[in-house]
Amino acid sequence: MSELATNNLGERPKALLLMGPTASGKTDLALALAERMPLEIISVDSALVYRGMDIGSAKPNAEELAAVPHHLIDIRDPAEPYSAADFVRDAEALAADIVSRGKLPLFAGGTMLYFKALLEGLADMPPADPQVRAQIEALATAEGWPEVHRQLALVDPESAQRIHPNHSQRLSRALEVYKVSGVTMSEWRHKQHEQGGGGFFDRYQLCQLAIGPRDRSLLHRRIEQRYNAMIEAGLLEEVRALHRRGDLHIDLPSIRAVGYRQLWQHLEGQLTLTDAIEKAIVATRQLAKRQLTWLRAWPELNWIYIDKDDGQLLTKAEIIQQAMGFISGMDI
RNA sequence: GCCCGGAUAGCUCAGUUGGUAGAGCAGGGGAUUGAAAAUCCCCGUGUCGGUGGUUCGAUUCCGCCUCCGGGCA
Repeated sequence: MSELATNNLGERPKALLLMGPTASGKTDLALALAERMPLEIISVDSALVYRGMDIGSAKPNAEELAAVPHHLIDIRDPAEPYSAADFVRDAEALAADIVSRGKLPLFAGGTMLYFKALLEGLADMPPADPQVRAQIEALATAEGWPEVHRQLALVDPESAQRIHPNHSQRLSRALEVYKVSGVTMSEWRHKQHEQGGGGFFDRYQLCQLAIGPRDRSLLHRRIEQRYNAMIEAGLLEEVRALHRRGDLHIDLPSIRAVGYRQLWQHLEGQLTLTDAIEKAIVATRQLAKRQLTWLRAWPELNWIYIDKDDGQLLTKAEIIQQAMGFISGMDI
């Protein structure tokens, strides 16, 4: 292996990205790569940030976390929000630090909006404003989301055209940005693009890896097995501990996470345990589907398929070999 | 054994006063700029259990059969 040429002036620092749907084997591959290269792992996962949410988020275990430096895991209490903008800020700082220490950052995870924000940058818009958000929510409750859409169209027709009249979250955010800053979301975005994006893509030499099966049903089987294993490993107790705190609720991003939300509803008496487990598995399949939608349109991806045409699974060694093949192309 | 009720999409069911059928869920496709494991949009042909009969025409009405519930013996 040649030395890391990261600090040379005139040459971009290198970074690895490893993405894939849930239950595709990202964690195992990331750890295996870390045995072969001097790298540190930056988690790209909106659920792994929360402390006390270990089993259901498929967080790497203590030994795995100890074996390789990991970042952006257990950095928030479940009551605290974390956002794509928080992630980009944290990830930028971490990557710069890792590079300055002569190591290679490996971004690994399944939160595709975070990857996109990292690569392309975010506009310099104001952060969420709970009061304005509550105002808009009240308007929507009284008049319906299409009315919010109509109001947005008056001030920011461009955003209104991009956003469906029923799409509460994006509508709310677009109107919020205008109310808070007096500048429309589309203006913020135009400004960002005039200034050249600002993302990782233009400043780092990247190798983007994706891992997953050709055959979706394989992923479905793994998701079901894994969730049942989580239940056996005590996931219900983990959720019960969160529920007992008394300050957490179903509207928090943490508690809404797949596999947690359904058990939460069971603890609130809204679902039987059997139904909650079934719904959690379904929600996880749907998450995987959405992740694959991102990946299908993703530019510059090196795909590692974990199953062959005949359905045979690749061995761990074969997966690592393929990944190393792609990585060697960037001359590390 | 007898009586009653079912049998329609992968699942739960609606419906057709006789002109071959549609919801929810599942599943599939798409979107995605401070909630993203979130949120939103689009996609519904299936021997209408089998078989005979009535009818121009039966998934629908009638007979028989099979299976599944429930009840009575």
